[in-house]
Amino acid sequence: MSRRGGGPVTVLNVAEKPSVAKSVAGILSRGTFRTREGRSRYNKIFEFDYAINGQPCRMLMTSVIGHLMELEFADRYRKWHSCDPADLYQAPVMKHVPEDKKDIKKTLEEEARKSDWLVLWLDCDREGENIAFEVVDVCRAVKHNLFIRRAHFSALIDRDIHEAVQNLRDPNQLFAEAVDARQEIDLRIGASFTRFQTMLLRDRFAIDSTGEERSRVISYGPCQFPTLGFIVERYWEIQAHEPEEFWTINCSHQSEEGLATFNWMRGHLFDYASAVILYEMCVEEPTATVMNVPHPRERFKYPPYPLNTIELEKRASRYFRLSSEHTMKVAEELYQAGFISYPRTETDSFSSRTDLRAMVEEQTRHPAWGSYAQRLLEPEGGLWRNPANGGHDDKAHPPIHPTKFSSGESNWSRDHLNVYELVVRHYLACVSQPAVAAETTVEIDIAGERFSASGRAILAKNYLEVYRFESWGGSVIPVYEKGQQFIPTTLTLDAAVTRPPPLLCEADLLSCMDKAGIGTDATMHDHIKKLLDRGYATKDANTRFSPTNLTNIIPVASQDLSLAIRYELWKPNLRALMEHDMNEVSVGRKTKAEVLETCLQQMKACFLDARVKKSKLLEAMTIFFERSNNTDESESQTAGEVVRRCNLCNESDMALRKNRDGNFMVGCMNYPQCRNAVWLPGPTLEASVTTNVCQSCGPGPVYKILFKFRQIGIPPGFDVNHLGCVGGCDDILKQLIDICGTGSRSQARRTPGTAPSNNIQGSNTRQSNVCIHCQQRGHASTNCPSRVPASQNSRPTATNPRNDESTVSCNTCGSQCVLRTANTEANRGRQFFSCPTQGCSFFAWEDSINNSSGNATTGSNSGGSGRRGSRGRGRGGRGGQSSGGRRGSGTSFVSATGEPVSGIRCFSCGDPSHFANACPNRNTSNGNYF
DNA sequence: GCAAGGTC
Repeated sequence: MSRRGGGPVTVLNVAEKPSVAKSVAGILSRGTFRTREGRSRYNKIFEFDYAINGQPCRMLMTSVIGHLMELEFADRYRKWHSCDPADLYQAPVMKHVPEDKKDIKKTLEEEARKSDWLVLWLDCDREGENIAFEVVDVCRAVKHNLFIRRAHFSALIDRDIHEAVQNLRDPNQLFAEAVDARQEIDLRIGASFTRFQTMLLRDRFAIDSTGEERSRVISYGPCQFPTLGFIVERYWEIQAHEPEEFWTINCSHQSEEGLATFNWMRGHLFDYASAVILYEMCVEEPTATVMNVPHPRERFKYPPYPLNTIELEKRASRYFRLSSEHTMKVAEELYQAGFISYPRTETDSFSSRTDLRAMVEEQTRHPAWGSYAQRLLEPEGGLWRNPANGGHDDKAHPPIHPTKFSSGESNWSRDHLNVYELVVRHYLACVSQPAVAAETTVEIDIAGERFSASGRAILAKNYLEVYRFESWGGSVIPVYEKGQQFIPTTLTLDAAVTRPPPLLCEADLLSCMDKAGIGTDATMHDHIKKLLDRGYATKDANTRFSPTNLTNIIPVASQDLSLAIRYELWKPNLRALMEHDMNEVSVGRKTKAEVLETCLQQMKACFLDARVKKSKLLEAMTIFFERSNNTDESESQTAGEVVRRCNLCNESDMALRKNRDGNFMVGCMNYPQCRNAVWLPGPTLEASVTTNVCQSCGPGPVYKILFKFRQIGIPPGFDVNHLGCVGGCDDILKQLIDICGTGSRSQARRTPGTAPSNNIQGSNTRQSNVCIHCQQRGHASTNCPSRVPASQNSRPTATNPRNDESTVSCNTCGSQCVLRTANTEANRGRQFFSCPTQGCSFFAWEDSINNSSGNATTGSNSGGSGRRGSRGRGRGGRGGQSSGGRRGSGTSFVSATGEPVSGIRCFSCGDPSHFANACPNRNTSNGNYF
């Protein structure tokens, strides 16, 4: 650094925010700076003397407030009707200083004029680098020969700041250009889509330009839309959920020492037949034998990592039901008043140079947590533990922590008290020992089935004493000894149904955004708020988000539009791709111009395609407006064209319909009482019912449907026009459904290629709900009037014929499957293999092995004598088919003598090509096989 | 009037 003349040089220092300017000035001047006002009332100017590399300097330190400039279209393109929105992909853009930042600009200009050097103290991230160049532009415009340097610091502490000022470098142009690219892309695609969608809506629906609708903007943004996408996807998942029954065996034992509740180590089974067989064997031989009583094991529950912004928002939402936006507002006020540290930080680890104990010392006066803080500081207490490192560091700010003691200020609201308490208790928890417990797990065996019960004794609460937001329950179970036997107090076979996941709560949404890189810690809450403000989503009292009707149409429309051209505007990939490109620019692998050109070209193509297909969007909007204007919010389905009499309820007709996603189905008009439906091939573009009656299907007339398929969606060899029948006779429809799938959401979730069916009606219904006992609909299997509850069955008189000598090994988990004998009324004496491994639900009838007739697993209850077929669930069963057909190459079982065993087929659906654990019908949402 | 990113 060269000396300019003989005397001291004047150095203008600029920080990203007033607080940093003050801190840096304080550190460099050792607290001796003078303060004077600037043009902006928030941005003071601090003056002091300092020597940089031996050069005496008269230091002027001031600040901006984040970005000084905004990107905007040239005047001619600024009005909404001034141009075609497609022009916004080439329209000139420029940076300008908005009105509310003009006074800061003036300060910079005035101070730059009298300075020789400009030292940039912006935050050390890409945005900071970009702001640095905004400052440079303003200052250079009035003083072209300024000597410009950049200070790099990672924390506002003496050593870092002094080191930074003695090791000044050049600002990083590439970092700034990466942000320029991001800004330009965001502006162009956001403005073009928003103007297009909003104006389309206005023109088509003639919205009153003076009413409330005038302010309605149907915006699109690369952060707000993916955020909305998370909400909509979860909503769809819930809508598509079809409850499925499952069964579990529960056992309890009450003794003088207390109650132990044992859990079935298989978890639960989705197949009633196997559950009831295993249950009845337990009832038959109910003596429980204690197999294993390991010594109590020490368990720890660790305190959370130091608090960063996203965690603060998530926890305040969970603990106090505060919105992330309100949490940040309150945190900002606490920060401004000096009670907590800077609230916008990614960092979740403390620097080794932080004086952690001083912060605890401050809190010892507090009436609620003061005594805990005091104990933390006592070395003999052993409560102290250095905080864990969460692995994130934004190099600019420490984790959020208390900076000033307060037992509550008079102007604080309940929310201020809560957020401050959370910050303090979280900090105290971070520097505390984990909670400790002793856990014991007892394992018992009843008739070959394993059950376990756990007890937990809390040995030391440690951090949980102060962190009242978390708990760790203790439970006591009686003491058991290995080999001890007892008769359970209760032994029940209980049914339950799968439930859909809950709507996303605010903490879930923040996690989704964080994981997908949508927004930054400082902006996530803004995106969420925008969705609520724009009427795309609503939030209930439990902070759970639902899409509004308006929301439902936009992503759907966008999805339909974008699928055709492979851009999914509402999915998070777009942001991830942009983020990747920004990284490429910031390391110099791509130029800003290159990234802009490629990205904008693609986005413009997407936009033009969307415009061509605007009928799709209008159609979706029509549905929305019709719904909005309809006071009856129920899903009253408009009558469609009748195809046939419903062959399930026999009470209503089935009509051709198009759902809100644009997919076709033939559904019972008695919905939701009757859920019979046939989903039509996914690529169906148009469908209409003809007067042509199918000659082979019935009962009653089944009218044929005239289909028009999307050429691009069907395989070669199929015609786009097809006169088809949904009664079950139409092989072309079956093949198209097999290959292309249907528009059913639940079907769409399946693994591609795993939903074959030979019967369009059979596997394509909304929810079969067929009772597995009597094969009738209308009641659950557990309430079948033809059944005597399993526990009330008369006890079989036969002794247990289990034969543990004969085994096969399961190639799924490698365990020896035990050959056992059923005691149930329907299957008495019949042998089966079951895998004893927890989590492996393998089950196979012995007579299905080496038995190519295959009728053992297909529900042939008409046999009547001896070993009857199992009560298969009938889902895609392949009764009577030879097992020698399709067979997976990995399906090898060996008998106890090492001989290969053939003929095993899936217990769930009877297909010999796979085992039950690979059955396409299995429910994977809860990690279980069936 | 539109985006997302800073921050008082």
